[in-house]
Amino acid sequence: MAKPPKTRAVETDAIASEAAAQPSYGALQGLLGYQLRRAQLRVYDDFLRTLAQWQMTPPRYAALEIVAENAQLKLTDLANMLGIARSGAVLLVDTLVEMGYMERLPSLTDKRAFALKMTTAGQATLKAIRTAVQAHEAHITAQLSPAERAKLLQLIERVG
Amino acid sequence: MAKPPKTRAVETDAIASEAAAQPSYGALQGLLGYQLRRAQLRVYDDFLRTLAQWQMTPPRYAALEIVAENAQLKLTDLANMLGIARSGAVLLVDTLVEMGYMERLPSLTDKRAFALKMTTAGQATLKAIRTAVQAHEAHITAQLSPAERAKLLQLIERVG
DNA sequence: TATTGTTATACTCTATAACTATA
DNA sequence: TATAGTTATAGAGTATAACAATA
Repeated sequence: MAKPPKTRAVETDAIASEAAAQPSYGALQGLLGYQLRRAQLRVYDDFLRTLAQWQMTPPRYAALEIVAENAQLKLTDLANMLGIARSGAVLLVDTLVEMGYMERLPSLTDKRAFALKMTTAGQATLKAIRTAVQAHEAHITAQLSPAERAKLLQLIERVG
Repeated sequence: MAKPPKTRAVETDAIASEAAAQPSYGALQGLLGYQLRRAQLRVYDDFLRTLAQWQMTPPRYAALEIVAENAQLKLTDLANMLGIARSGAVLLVDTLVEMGYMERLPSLTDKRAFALKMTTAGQATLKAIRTAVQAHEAHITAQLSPAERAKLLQLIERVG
């Protein structure tokens, strides 16, 4: 599908997995912020593993869904929806264009702007990616009942 | 307390906050991974804001709690408990030593290793920081009842 | 031989700021 | 004057890999 941007290889010296004798995390255990962060790292890892064959990362995937969902989206709109700076959105879109997922079409109403659009191939691949994302979601919620998953989703949206 | 390492200033061009006409996040809305990520960003922001006067970040705070909790902790143990590489732990400890929170004492049992220890001033400051962290927790859970907060914590730990 | 802390180096992500071409 | 996209640059975070001292 195109030039594969990097995701990172895991090698030798890296992260070990054993800890101290009887290590204690003290006050951290009961902190929502801390547990949220640890969970996010676990989830991120599983996402990368599950979607490795598409070189997909969470921000890339979010950008694809947003562009697929919103016709005539400007790059600045995408940046705002993702909560990142425009300069970052440029790089993200560059990558996704290189990968063949989307393209920059001239905006119908503003000669300064582009209208972001999924390519035909990108739309097709997104379908496969969505299946993988569902598998990913299944992995990370494997220890939760459907009701618990729904409850969790509802509670998380009220955090922050 | 010491040389203040950077956290970052927010200036002009940065992130805008408006979005497209009637923007849709499509499939993202229902994804636990996505909502977890968004929540984590909100929480991270509030943490930085609430603990700005101590130049504290979540990883720095986690390191402080872990060192305060575990006597004779080696740098390698800290790295493992934080889930980062040893080289990263060196930089983190460098920062916290510069800030006057902790010190590297010779290990009693291994001439290669250090025993990380909170300084007296560090211990005292950590108490104030803990109070601020509790305020931070209160902010981010303001829309949850105590029971809901407990439920959320319990569910999050089962994710991933 | 393996491990501890360190350093050198590199890569990702994201930011600020300045520029250009439009509006 | 303000906005859209871009580019240059920089900083934080974290990784791999190699090294000296010690186990």
